[in-house]
Amino acid sequence: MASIKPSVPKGTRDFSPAEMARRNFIFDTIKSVFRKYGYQQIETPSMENLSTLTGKYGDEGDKLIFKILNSGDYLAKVDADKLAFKDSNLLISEISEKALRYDLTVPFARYVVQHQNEITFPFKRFQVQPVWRADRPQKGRYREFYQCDADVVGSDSLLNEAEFILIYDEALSKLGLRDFTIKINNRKILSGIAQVIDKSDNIIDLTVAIDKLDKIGLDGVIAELSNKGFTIEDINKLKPVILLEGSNTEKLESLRKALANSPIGLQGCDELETVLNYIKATPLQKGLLELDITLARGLNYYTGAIFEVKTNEVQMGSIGGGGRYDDLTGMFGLKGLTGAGISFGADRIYDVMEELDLFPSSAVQGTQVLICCFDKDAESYALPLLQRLRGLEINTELYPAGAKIKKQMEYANSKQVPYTILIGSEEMASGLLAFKDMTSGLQEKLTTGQIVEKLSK
RNA sequence: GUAGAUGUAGCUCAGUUGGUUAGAGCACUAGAUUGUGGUUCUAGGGGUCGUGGGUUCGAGCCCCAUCAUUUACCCCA
Repeated sequence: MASIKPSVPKGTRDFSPAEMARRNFIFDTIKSVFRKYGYQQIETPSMENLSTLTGKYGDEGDKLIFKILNSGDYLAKVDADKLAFKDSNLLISEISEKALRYDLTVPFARYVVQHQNEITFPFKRFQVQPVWRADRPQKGRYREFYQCDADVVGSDSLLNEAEFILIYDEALSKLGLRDFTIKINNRKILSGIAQVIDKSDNIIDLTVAIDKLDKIGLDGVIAELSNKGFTIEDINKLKPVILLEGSNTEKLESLRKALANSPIGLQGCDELETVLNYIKATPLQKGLLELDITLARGLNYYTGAIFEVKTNEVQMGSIGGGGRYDDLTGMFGLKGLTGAGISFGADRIYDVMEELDLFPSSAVQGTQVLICCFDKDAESYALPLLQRLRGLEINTELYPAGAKIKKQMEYANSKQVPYTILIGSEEMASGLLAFKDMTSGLQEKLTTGQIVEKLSK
């Protein structure tokens, strides 16, 4: 029989026990911080109606949505003329009505609208689930990856924004990251800048271009802007704003001057200042808070504050992002409900921690004791001890009798079990069991009581 | 969608201007050790050199195609 070469789809991965232990360490840390700030967990389905997702992420984003083919003979119902065109875009709505979720924010907005009568506002929820993007994989970019989102809807207070900064700082510091920057900006400031140079229609091109400043440099940005139809005068007006230097307050001051003729821009400055003032009262642990005017973020639905987190210790794209969206639920028929949220990119955080060797050994909680038996009698003899240790919350295994002791010890060794207990006829006769410390190799004869005492320390 | 790089043992990789039977380390199996892992020593299994075609007396190596993986761009966590 021909066998197929085992493999997983591009951009997806298996997770081994060791990897899962470390991944859970990340998830548990982030979840505990979310809970501490009053967020409650929900889950939504892996797939959504395609119509729920399309149009929320911009043209580029829509292309990256994984569509699910309809069941059955999905081509049979399609109009023959449409089929003849061979235009996939035309056909998609006919042959696919479901898609894998692209992020957690849009499904959450759908959830809020659908369950509005059961929800008490402000509603603070967190969600840790995989999302899928039909992207071309590369370093730090997968087609299936986990996001850890915390969002609040029904509160326009800027205290929420300030708390998001604290959550980022606390969670990432707890994970052991030592040097990371939480960048903050405000879409209203970007709108203001566009307004000042009278290019409000081109705000997307504008933001996409200046977002690349640290990657392609000033000249690159200028080249891209002129490509998109911005004049020399426009660019000259933009330059001082893009190249703002100094502390956050200094930048804010200069911005106020530059945006003096834009009410919306000034409002963005006010919002930012409020958030910064909140944070002044509570110093951050390891994070640096930086007002970054070039921060744009691709998602279309942001309207107020926007966040992005970057580690400064290794080369990696952003490890988190978020912002305020004033009308995401409006698309599902619930107007006037503002929301704001952040996301942690767990897989990228994993890659960063792996590269920096930041996982504590305690992240792996495997078997602590393996009981090895020489024969069936010893196996029965061991059962009460086995359950006694488990009752003390000590992870304990009993190797089924029959295998050579050598085999059993090898098993313990490869699983890095720190202690083994050996039971044979000698031990059963004396009541003194062979208790072995696998790290030092030392072995002593102890009663079950002594063993329990030693292990429950 | 655009451009580059790489495909040789389960894994990481050597393999000379094309020349006998394609190697190493790790991993695996067995033994040295009939009541003991990790260290050491010995032996062993495992390869249609991604696939298809071409050049040649002869191809892992050169040429073409194709598939896969990967990096960068676009965009994004």
